[in-house]
Amino acid sequence: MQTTKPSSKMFLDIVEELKLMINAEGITVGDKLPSERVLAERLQVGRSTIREALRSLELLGLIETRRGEGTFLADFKKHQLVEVLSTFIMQQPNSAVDVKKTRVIHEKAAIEEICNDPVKRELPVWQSLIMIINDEGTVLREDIMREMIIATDNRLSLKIWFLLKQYSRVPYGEMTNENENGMLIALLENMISGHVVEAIVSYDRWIEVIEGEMNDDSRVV
Amino acid sequence: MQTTKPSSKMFLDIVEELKLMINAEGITVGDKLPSERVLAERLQVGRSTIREALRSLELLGLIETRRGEGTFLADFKKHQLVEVLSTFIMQQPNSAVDVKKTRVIHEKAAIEEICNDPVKRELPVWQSLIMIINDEGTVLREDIMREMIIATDNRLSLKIWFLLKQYSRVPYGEMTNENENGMLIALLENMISGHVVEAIVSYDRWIEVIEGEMNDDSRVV
DNA sequence: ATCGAAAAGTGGTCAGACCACTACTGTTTA
DNA sequence: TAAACAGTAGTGGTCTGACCACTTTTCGAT
Repeated sequence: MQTTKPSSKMFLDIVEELKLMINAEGITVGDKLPSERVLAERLQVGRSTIREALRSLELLGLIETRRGEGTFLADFKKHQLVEVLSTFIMQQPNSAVDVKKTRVIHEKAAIEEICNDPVKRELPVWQSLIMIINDEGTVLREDIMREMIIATDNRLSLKIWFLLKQYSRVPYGEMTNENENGMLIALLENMISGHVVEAIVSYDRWIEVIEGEMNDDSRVV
Repeated sequence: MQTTKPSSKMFLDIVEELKLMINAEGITVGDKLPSERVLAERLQVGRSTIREALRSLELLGLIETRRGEGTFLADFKKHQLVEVLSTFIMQQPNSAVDVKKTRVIHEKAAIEEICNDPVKRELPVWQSLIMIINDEGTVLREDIMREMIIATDNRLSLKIWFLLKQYSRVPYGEMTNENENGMLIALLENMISGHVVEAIVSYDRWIEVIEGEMNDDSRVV
């Protein structure tokens, strides 16, 4: 049974065994894994060792445990890759600048992808956003960017962006004001028209404005 | 002591407590953490619960344990995290696509940033790469992209890219062959000259080629 | 002062015992 | 017959105490 030589870290071997078992038995997303006691019996180790391996995988979001029910292979949507990254990446010096740059990378990439894809350009959500801005005079800032990232249909990028947004000092949680609405309309319309360069320019202007505003605020504080 | 309400997942609370403790006591990379028995005493939980939390952090590469010595805050150069996650994540149909798209986003962003920054364009590393390709006829694929990301001076993007690279099926771990060297030279020279569009085109061609080659390989297998 | 053996400290693992919760099963009841 | 109920088996969650293997420290003999 023991195909892999036991290392000094038994629980790591268990993780490997579990991966093999999942593949061998065709366990897929949502399926139930054998119970801890069964696994301990089958792999000939103590239950606590099994638990250490399972808890590791749970922290990564690879499995999901429900008391009284069992342990289940988790859906990718629940994978904690990004969250995990954040815990040990974010609190480094210089990270504020990096976080902003990286957030912008993802936002611009979304804008460009939409501009270059007729189908995504014609999504009704853009017209809706324009109407909301015109009718109500304001909209939640982050709603706009989020819709753009969502439109790219890239869950991973969305997750990364969401996390970066939280760590950013950018005031996305606020409503837009008169000054920026024009730029946003320009951004949206350029995007709808597929004018990449102009859309990016509008975006840059908008970011510049709301970050300038943020700096004014922080000066007061 | 218990500032956070106990959830149904005690070991997750312990992970949080540990993070707080690490920050509060100024424990930095390489420092020793309190022993498992001390932690159990201090947090008023069983040692097995402490261990489940520690094992989770160990699987992430956040801590390092040495039998007989203790538990230490690790430098996260250990990305065993990736090996674990990748096998689980890659089973999901769409995630592979997302990973690739996101990796490309970061790579193109790096190319564009270098193109638009005279200082970064004139870094000696690009000439070195061109010389290596010309003289030795080959170079490690990932070296090129890594140097580009490094040049952007964005550690966060570099870390994300590094992880994505390992998740990707792109054969970056191999040496370049005759076919692609021309495209790489074109990419580098366009970049040095600041020709954004042309550089991106060269990049797209290169990626297309090495991914095509990869598909051929898998067909053989 | 040096060397070496004993002791203390630490992570690694196991077994067994409860607890809290869920799901199943069989009986009772309307 | 069908619904409601209670009991039971199964599951994850946690704790305790006991070893083991290993490293560091301590301290006595030389």
